[in-house]
Amino acid sequence: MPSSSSSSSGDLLSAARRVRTFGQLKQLHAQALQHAFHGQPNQWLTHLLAHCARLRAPRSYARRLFDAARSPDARAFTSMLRFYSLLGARSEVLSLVSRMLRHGLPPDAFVFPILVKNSASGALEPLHGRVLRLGHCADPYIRNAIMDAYAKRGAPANARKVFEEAPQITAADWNAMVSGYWHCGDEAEARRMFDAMPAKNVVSWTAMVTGYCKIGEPEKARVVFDAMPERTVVSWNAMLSGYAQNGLAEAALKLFTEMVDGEVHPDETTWVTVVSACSSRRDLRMAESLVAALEERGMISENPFLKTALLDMYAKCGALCKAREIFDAMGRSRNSVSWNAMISGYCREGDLAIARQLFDEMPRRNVISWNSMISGYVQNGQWGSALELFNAMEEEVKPDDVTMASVLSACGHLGALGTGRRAAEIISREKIRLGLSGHNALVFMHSRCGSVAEARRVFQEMPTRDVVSYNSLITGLAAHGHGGEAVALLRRMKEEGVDPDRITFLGILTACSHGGLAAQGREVFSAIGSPTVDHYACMVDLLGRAGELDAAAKLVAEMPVAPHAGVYGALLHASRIHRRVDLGELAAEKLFALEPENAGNYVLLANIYAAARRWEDVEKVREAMQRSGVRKTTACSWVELRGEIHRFTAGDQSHPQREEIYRVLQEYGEKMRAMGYAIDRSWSLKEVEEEEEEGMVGTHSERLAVGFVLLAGAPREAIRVVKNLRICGDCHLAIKMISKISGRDIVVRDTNRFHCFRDGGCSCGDYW
DNA sequence: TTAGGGTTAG
Repeated sequence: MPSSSSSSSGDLLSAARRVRTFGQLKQLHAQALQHAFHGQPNQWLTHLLAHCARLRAPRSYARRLFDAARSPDARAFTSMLRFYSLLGARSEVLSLVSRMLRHGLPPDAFVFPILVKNSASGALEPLHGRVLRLGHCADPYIRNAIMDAYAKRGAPANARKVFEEAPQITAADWNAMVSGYWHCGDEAEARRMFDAMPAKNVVSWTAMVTGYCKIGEPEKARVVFDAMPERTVVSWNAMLSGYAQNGLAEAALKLFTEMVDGEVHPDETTWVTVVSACSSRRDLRMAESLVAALEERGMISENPFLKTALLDMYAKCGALCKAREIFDAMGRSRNSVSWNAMISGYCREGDLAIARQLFDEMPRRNVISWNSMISGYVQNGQWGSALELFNAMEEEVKPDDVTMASVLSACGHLGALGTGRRAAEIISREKIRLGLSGHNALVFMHSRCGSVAEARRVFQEMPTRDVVSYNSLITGLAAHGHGGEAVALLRRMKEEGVDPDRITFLGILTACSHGGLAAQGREVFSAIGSPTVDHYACMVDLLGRAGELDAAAKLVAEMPVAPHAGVYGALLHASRIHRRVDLGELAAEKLFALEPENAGNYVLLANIYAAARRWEDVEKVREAMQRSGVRKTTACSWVELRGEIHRFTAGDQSHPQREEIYRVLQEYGEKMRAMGYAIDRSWSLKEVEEEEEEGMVGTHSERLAVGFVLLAGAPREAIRVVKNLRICGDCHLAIKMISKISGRDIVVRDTNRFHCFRDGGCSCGDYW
């Protein structure tokens, strides 16, 4: 730390070398200013500037120093160039080099490497030619920069040529080639180069460790690591981060212990890796002890990497306040990674409003910022918001595979097939390579939207499949009546060595239940090791639908786990279908206690009594419902039309197109009545309004949605030719016709079911 | 001042 009593220029200059933070640099600057720079302003400014890159000073500060120098010399230019190069500010680098030339300062051995690194891809070869003409290829710094640039731009052959034409080959040249080949993903050539090296040094070995980790082969990296004749802290760090990046956090932590036991001193990079490996454990106590260890060693520094890793660790352990403290204290050393870590922390905790506020305030957003926010919405069930944000994203950043996985998931949850298909188009147009989770999301989207054939096709074409892939397809098959195929898929996944999990069995049981496969369902159920309460609920549903109500009731009575509302709900539904008042009463009684706020249970029981013509009991249930103050929850429907999602709410009297919608509905309803169908009251605005005056929910969300679709372009003529009006109910039929005639896919989703209409066909499914 | 290591999204 510079002391204020220092007065001589030499003292202050040597103090600059010890400066560790930007704050200290500014302090030194102020002191020097007090002494009028000891009469040597240029020397001072250049000296201060030289430290800006290392201390990550703000761009404006560095620029001010540079501009204040009366006639910047080569050293000032080089410092400024190095600063811009570190920021990745390529155009500033290039314009500064032009300015140097105008000042009569041609690029030298310091400037050429920076220029090479920042040159545009087309400019590299001419630049290389110039370097050759000037004889600079004898300079190892320049030569290495050129080799590195060629390799990084995917031209390892050019790098090889430079290597072979070098007047004398140093270890650095060999190493540049080894890492160059790794950079191009050429394992074989990197290995050949490494084996051919006359004198390998620790850098060569470390490059091999890193290379194997980068291609996802940490085991091979470990073999190299174990064979190393000597290791530096960088070698350890390479192996540690290799484990961490391949998801082997435990192996990383174990290696860290070995490292400390072997008395290798961890540096800041080590700590960054270890802290991030700890984050994945979500273990706050361990996080705290790690911070204590850091404090004990005096390692809590201003290093933004370490700060961000700590921030992320706290955020992942659920200690958002601590994370925010670090974030706020970081001030201007915050970078996009810290912002992103903070945003995803809030998303993880469901604080979407704060996350969004940060997202909107963030100075420079990258694709990860967008992905964090979009997936935050998806994970919290705000699928519409996720799609809205995705639409806004396209103007700023290109989406990648992670983006598309979230978007497809949102489309699946919403039943938005059209949007999902457009997402699939974007993937192929932009040549986005989907990973496993992206493919899974695509299968999920098609499954949930009822396009089973496409779900099947994507599933077949996937390079690898995991339990999630199978579950997505099985669930889709289950919901759309392909029970037998779902059961066959269970066999296939076992053959492929993928273990089914509880979701798989839920899907299979649902498939059997919906597909009337009671015997197979029983067989599968008995094969589940320890069925959860959800599996029991499915099984009760299966038996109930199959009419085996006594077996269902027996299963409930003998369950080893406490039944939840889903179990009794299944029993109640079955009792309604098969008119079993006794079991219905039993199930309803339990349900009234388990979920007193659920109006549906009262309604079902009332219907069971009504079917048995026990009107007094019906009345009693209605009274009980009123006494307990239960109200039916507000139903919602979504319609996707021409790529837009339109949402409708039951009881919504303020829809802007309400009158027009009901005009169309009434027209349609009258035609249906004329054809002999019993259309209920809610097709005419007058009658809906009467119901609403009596305090009833007259406006049905699904009916509004249908009217909206009709209004949007139903060909009236089609309505008359429809014969079979009762397949799926009045509303379904209306939309089926529109879908058939217009060739459009239309998805209607209400709070309990989704309905997917394609080419005059319709698939319906419960969602869970 | 060149060759090897670091934080964020699913």
